[in-house]
Amino acid sequence: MKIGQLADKTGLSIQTIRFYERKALLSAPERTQSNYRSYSDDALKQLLFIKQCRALDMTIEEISLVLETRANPESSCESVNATIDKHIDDIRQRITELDALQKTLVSMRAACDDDKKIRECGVLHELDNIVEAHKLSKNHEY
Amino acid sequence: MKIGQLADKTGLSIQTIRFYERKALLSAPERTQSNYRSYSDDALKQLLFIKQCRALDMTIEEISLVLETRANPESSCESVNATIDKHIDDIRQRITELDALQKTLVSMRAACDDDKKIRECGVLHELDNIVEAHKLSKNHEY
DNA sequence: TGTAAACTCTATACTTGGTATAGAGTCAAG
DNA sequence: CTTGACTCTATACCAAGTATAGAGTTTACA
Repeated sequence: MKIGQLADKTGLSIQTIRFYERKALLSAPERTQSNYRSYSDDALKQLLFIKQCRALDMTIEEISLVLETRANPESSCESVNATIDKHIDDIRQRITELDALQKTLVSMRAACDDDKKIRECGVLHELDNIVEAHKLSKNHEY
Repeated sequence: MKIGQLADKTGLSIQTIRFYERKALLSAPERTQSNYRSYSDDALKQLLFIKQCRALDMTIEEISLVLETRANPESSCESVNATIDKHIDDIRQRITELDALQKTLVSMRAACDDDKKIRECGVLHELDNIVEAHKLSKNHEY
């Protein structure tokens, strides 16, 4: 199978497939006489696995670790589980951050309706307030 | 004020300040005879404003737009509000995505405890299942 | 006054996960 | 035999910085 077919079957772009090869997520395939990459079904499986991991927002490094561990069936899957645990925690943390951000933005946005002049814009005033607050605290310091 | 002091006062790194200058978020300051950047208090204010926007996860481009709009006090603040609205929506969407991801990961993780061999790892089996499902659907197609 | 530490300058490379391009070679159909 | 579709490598680009080298400047202290 040539790279274009593999791209069609996986839904990944040709460049992405070559990129994964450079990152050693996918081992370099055989080449035809004319130097075209020639893939087996194993490569397809591997790429789908990688795609699934990426859909879970795992980094290339995390995927690399999982693939490496997966390669020897007798080893413990502890590191795979640790990777997933850390990943879950990272996402939990990110959600918390974004929730807080969202609240701030929504309350900021509530301070302005649409047809004001810049001078009167509630949103900009909110942003400036924080700057002013900072300056005041700095004045205390100096 | 030299760049180091400005960095201290804003909590930004020197490189970041120079980076914002290159990106035209911060106008190029006066230079001393020895070519050192020399900043006014306005630059401090501007940087704090930018920092605040970044803390709200706004992109440089978004901040650029807001700063530009802010520069003429008689214009309408509609575009500022539109920027914030879109940003709020982006974040809402990202939170939704991450929530779904989180659920998938947690349920996947529940399929394995820590001291299994790779062969038996529930997490890896979950990941493979999705690959298998894909292959089956492909088999129908061809 | 000398010198060493601390500061600043520019330019460049690196990060992540790809995407996009140029310029060359290859293959299949008409 | 040529046109179009495909592939190859190498390189540059994106965001939002961070890190470095190598040079020049200023400040503190003896």
